[in-house]
Amino acid sequence: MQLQQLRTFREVAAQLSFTQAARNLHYAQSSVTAHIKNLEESIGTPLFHRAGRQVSLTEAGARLLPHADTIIKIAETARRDVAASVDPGAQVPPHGCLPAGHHAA
Amino acid sequence: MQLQQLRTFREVAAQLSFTQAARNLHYAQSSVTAHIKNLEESIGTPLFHRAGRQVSLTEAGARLLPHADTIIKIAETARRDVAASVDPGAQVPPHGCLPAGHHAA
DNA sequence: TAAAAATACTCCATAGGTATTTTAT
DNA sequence: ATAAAATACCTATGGAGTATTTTTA
Repeated sequence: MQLQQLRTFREVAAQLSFTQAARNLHYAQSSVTAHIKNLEESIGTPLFHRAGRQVSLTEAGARLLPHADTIIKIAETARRDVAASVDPGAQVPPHGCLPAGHHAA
Repeated sequence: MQLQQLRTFREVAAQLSFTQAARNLHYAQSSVTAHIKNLEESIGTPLFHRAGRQVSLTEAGARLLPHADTIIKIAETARRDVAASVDPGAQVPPHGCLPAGHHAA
């Protein structure tokens, strides 16, 4: 399970289309297929039903989706939060548990 | 930023030792160094102070740590949750499609 | 037939390892 | 001298792309 795979999974679930997800994420369609395939293998169960061109979430996929969404959002938050410790001009709520002024050069 | 890097980061932060983290995670020491290096590059700032053999978190590292922990825990939860939909003990038909609107986020 | 997913394949970036060097204790 | 992190180097894996095939609406 990788963050990138989860992002792709979320987009496919949102679009219910591998091709459209690929366009939105600026991937080749086959790369999206590979992401989902690898994610399914790592998790051990299919995440989408592919009935021809009809794509829908399996129950496993539906269960995964909110978790994927949360993980991705936290990762984004983490990035911003960490950036705030480097970016002097950032308006971040002081999590104030650290001695200031320890920027590594 | 990758889940595996976050797991390594969390272990190094817990041990304050690259070598011990490598042992615990069954990695080579150089792989742990690489994980942290790549994570630092992807995030854009150092996560540890390396004063000789003395390892300590930077402020950025300290900010990242709780997020990393949460992300890893959710990923584990996601795995279990999805597995429950495959497990015969789950109250769901193995072949069943998911009825629309069935899932609560 | 058109549109979309899967597959085959190629290329190359990188993850992980071993061995070595550097550095501070 | 020792212990630990960094670095150099090598290899194998797999990630991403293009092109093609399969499938079905």
